[in-house]
Amino acid sequence: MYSFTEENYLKAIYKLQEQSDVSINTNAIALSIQTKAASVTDMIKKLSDKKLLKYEKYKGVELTKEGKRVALETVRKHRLWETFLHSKLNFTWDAVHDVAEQLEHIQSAELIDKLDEFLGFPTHDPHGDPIPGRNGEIQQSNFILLSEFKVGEKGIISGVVNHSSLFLKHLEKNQLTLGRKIKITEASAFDLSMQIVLDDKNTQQLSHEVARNILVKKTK
Amino acid sequence: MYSFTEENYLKAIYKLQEQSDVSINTNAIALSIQTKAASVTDMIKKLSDKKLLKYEKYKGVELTKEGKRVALETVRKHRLWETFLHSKLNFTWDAVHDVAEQLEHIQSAELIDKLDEFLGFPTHDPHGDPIPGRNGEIQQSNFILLSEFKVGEKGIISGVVNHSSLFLKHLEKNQLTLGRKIKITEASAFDLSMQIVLDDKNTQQLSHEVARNILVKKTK
DNA sequence: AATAATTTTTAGACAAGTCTAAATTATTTT
DNA sequence: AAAATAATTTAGACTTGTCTAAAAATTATT
Ligand SMILES: [Mn+2]
Ligand SMILES: [Mn+2]
Ligand SMILES: [Mn+2]
Ligand SMILES: [Mn+2]
Repeated sequence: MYSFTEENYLKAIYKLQEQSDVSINTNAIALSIQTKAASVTDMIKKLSDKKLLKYEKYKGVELTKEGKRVALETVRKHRLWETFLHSKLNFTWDAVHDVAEQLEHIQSAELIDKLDEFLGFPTHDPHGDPIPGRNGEIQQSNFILLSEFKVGEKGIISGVVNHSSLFLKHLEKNQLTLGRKIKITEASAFDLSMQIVLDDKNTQQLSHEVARNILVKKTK
Repeated sequence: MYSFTEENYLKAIYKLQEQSDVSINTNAIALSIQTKAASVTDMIKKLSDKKLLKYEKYKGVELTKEGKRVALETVRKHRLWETFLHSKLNFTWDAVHDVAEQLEHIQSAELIDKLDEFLGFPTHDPHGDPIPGRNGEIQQSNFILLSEFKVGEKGIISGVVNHSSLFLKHLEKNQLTLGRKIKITEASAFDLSMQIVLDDKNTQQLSHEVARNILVKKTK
């Protein structure tokens, strides 16, 4: 249907749009997709011709309904594959993304439906990101940044903001993985670091930099 | 490493070489890969420059060691994916090939090793074809054409010669699937058709056309 | 409002892969 | 051995996607 490259552009634009909500400019796309602004302009024209986005010279772009549909489908495929790699093939959560970047472009509706079923219709990927449904429905999760938590509050680690391999490996090493129960025991007004207890036993000190990249589902 | 297209050419040449053993000519490749002879000549030159095959103008091609290595790796990936699709995702055996044609080009050694392990190191794909090992070792199977069997002989259905969807669906419908026990009860000298018994109960009449496309492992 | 700085687009080129039509080379037939 | 036929290669063009350098438009600064 749509090419490897087209899917990547649409996905990148979708993610930028998700964050900022205004129309997306050329440089932002170039940065996110690791290419040059001139290449982006070229591709944008083609996608506009195909009615996948609305483009006005010098004004940036906005996805059409169909463009958004393709983007969401690609995100769905990406996250389902990440889930497969992690939960079935035992890839670590920092290794799944690169392979999923390739797998997300395999063209087969049957494959994705069957993979979804095989995985038990997961709702979130190994990083806690929601997996869009067949029709692009994406369930809004009420996760809160750990850095927003107050002393005494509790929750379950449910996602990450930073997806870099370096950060994910750091979390893994400190057992700060999805599903872990976490409770804030101290918070420093000076450097915004926190003391936490994991699963009611393991006490740790977290820097603000770490805390502001962890998403937690609040519990009582 | 090597592109989608390069892998496809190498795989196609490998399969032709496997069958005929002489050097492979342009038209045969064009036919097998569904392209034009002129395109084949272009690509052959590139593969020759990269030392993946030996090419003499007007004389055909032969894979080098490295060319064969890449071909076998691609075959390995293809057959492992087919096995995954069939045994884990419940694809029918006539539907796996097309999707595997895409999946075989995913670049990740870790992925293939882990998939292999996840599948329990299978030795044969859903069509009975052997799966090359990590180092390209391919185990020679001693399957015999059903059409060669004599009355009274027994065996286990273990593979197919014809891989077309039409043929595979026909076999499926008649329960002539891999692993089934089969015994020849009659053979017609006139049209070479056979009467067989499946799993000691189901009696069927098979045309020569069907029998000569089924591979059976002989048992006593 | 004019100038400077930044962003975006255009112009022109390149790589991979494919194609048609024409030219070569090899093989078969006479 | 020449002529006819078949196979293969070359020439030149096209598509997708990318890039650099230069031009044009927009935004920020004075
Ligand atoms: Mn990812
Ligand atoms: Mn993810
Ligand atoms: Mn196949
Ligand atoms: Mn197969």
